[in-house]
Amino acid sequence: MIGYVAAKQKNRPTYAEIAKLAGVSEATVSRVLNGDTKVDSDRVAAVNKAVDQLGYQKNRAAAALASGRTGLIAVVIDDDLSVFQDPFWGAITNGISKVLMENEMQTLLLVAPLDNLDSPVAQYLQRGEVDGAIFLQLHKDSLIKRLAKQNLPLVVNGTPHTSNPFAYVDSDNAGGAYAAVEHLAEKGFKTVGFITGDLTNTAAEQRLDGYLAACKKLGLKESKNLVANGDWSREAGIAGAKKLLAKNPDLDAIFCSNDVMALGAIAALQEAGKSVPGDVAVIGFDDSYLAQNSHPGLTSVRQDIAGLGMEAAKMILASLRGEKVHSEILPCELVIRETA
Amino acid sequence: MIGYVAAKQKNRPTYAEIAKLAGVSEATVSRVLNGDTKVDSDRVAAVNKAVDQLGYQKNRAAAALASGRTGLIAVVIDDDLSVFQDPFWGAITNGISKVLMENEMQTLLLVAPLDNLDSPVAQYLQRGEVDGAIFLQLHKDSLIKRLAKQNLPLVVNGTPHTSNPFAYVDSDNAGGAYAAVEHLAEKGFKTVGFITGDLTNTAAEQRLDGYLAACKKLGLKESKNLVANGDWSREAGIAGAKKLLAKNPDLDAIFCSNDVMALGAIAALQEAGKSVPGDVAVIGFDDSYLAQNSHPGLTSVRQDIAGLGMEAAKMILASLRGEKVHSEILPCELVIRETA
DNA sequence: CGTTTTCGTGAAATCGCTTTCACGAAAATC
DNA sequence: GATTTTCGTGAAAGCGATTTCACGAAAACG
Repeated sequence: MIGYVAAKQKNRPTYAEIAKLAGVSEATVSRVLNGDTKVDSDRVAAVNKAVDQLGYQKNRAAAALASGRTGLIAVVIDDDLSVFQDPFWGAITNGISKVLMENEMQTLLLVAPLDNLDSPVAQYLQRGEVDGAIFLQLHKDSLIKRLAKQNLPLVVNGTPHTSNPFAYVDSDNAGGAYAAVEHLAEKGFKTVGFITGDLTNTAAEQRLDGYLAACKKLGLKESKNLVANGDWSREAGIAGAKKLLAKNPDLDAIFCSNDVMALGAIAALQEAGKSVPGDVAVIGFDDSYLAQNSHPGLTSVRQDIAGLGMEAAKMILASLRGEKVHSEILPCELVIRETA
Repeated sequence: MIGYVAAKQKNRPTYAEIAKLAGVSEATVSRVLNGDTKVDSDRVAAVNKAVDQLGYQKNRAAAALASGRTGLIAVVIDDDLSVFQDPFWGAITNGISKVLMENEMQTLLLVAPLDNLDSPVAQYLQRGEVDGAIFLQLHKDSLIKRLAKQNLPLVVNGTPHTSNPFAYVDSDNAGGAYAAVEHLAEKGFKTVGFITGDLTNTAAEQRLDGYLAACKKLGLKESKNLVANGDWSREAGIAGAKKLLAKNPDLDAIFCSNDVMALGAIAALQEAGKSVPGDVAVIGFDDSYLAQNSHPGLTSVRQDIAGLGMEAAKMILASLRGEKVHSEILPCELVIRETA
């Protein structure tokens, strides 16, 4: 897409006009507009006045060319399949965008397959066309590692498997799971089953850890039979609930790694003649639209998704300022509805 | 956020090097790289070879400054409240991004309140920092009208209330509604109730129109008592179903303007001792996660959301090329599950 | 065959901002 | 009071493309 003609802009003011009107040099205009402290306060005032008067707005392309800073932060989303169907991506991107915009930075959306280290997106990032990048997925992290080595400020969403040279943001999955089980314990449930997510995923791992820790700490029944392996799907929820029921006659609650599985589990329980929460309580994870609109209302663990985005953006900004950034773990909150 | 230092880039090749290596002028390099046809084929080959050899990648900031084209298309989302919680935004943005990227354009995300005509976002758009904009909401269209007057290429998502100077993309809401009612008619249902969305919204209007047209054309019962006014919420679905039941003893199906209300209606029907679809069939609209994960599976009208995004992007590109673009209406598809 | 068009090409001017550098004045040092 | 530092400032040189303009060669014309 090249060769089109840009809509002509009315002749917008430039530094030249501001400089003339304020009676200073263009260099000083630049200093004032970029917050350089070493400018006489009278001159600062004069420049600001001229800027207001002329309704000046900086030309970002020119600034980018001269400074090498684009003012752009890429939000990179690996476009394998259902990406972006999930409201998670929208919510986190929203959080990112909000913080960046407040800081005069812009959000560039990069949705593309990242499998290839030499894909257009990969090249683009390496080329310095953005000042930093936030990765919303990190299946393949070879690209990320490479970019990190090139000193491109980077933040990743989700805990990586191994220690890594980049900072990340994540929800306190273990803590959220713990809180869910704790709620069940407080309500008097003794035999709490758990349906895992896809355990190759660190979030699924952490939720399992939280569940196990809670059972131990709170004196609930502990048993391998109380854990069913799932993969986030409704079918896994159904199968998991059936298995848990079969192996644990005294089962009185099921905690699922996400809402979809929880709804599947509820369906299976009802199919088996169990009432929810009368016979078996159920808790999900994510507090998605599904949980909010299910009937009976699904108790679920809510992540602060927009918060993750905002933190990620703040970390990028700090990184740009040259500060050392450390990873952030955000707390989850249990949203209590009818199923537990 | 100003004053940070950009990660220094290894000295990337420029036109100067390409020109030297290819034995042509920089002007010719530019011509070749921008697809100017009037260049000797030998020279074109020489330039391309040099480009490959040097691994040249264009500096977008420099190009933007010189040409006045930024290569950026803004996706503008009015950030009032729950925006972006809805997977709709993610899906449509994904579609936009895909098409733009294929055309070497980039997607700039602008999430901000648009109430104020002089808000930063509004100014930004007027300033020519993007080559075009796609609006995903158009409550207040005074801004859009103003931008259109300034010849900023523009596409809007959703049918506007009045005729407008800009092109839009939308789903065939009326057609989708018609198809749903037609399906009910084919299955032998005679008395089909309808729960509207918020009728200040054109999509809600069009769905109602489709329902009414289908009832008339297909010989189904027509009555004011068969239409309940809703507002997209679960509560509206519940209230609507109760009202329809009360006023129509022979009611055998309910078509709802969205899935959330459909699920509410189902809950109300079951509460009233009616089985779904045994006693009353139900169809929703959107084919959302809710429909896909509900139990029993909710029959629903699916919009091609990513398609809307792709069309919008194509229209912007056409507009950039100077072509006259016309609005696009995309067909909907009925996804049949268990409730009808 | 002389004259006018058309074509492809390169030199050079921009685009608007940032940043280095040098310089004089003021402040700090001894 | 002489000398060294520090400060604020403006001139000017980029940043890396695009685009106008003029020019010679080739093609078309009469």
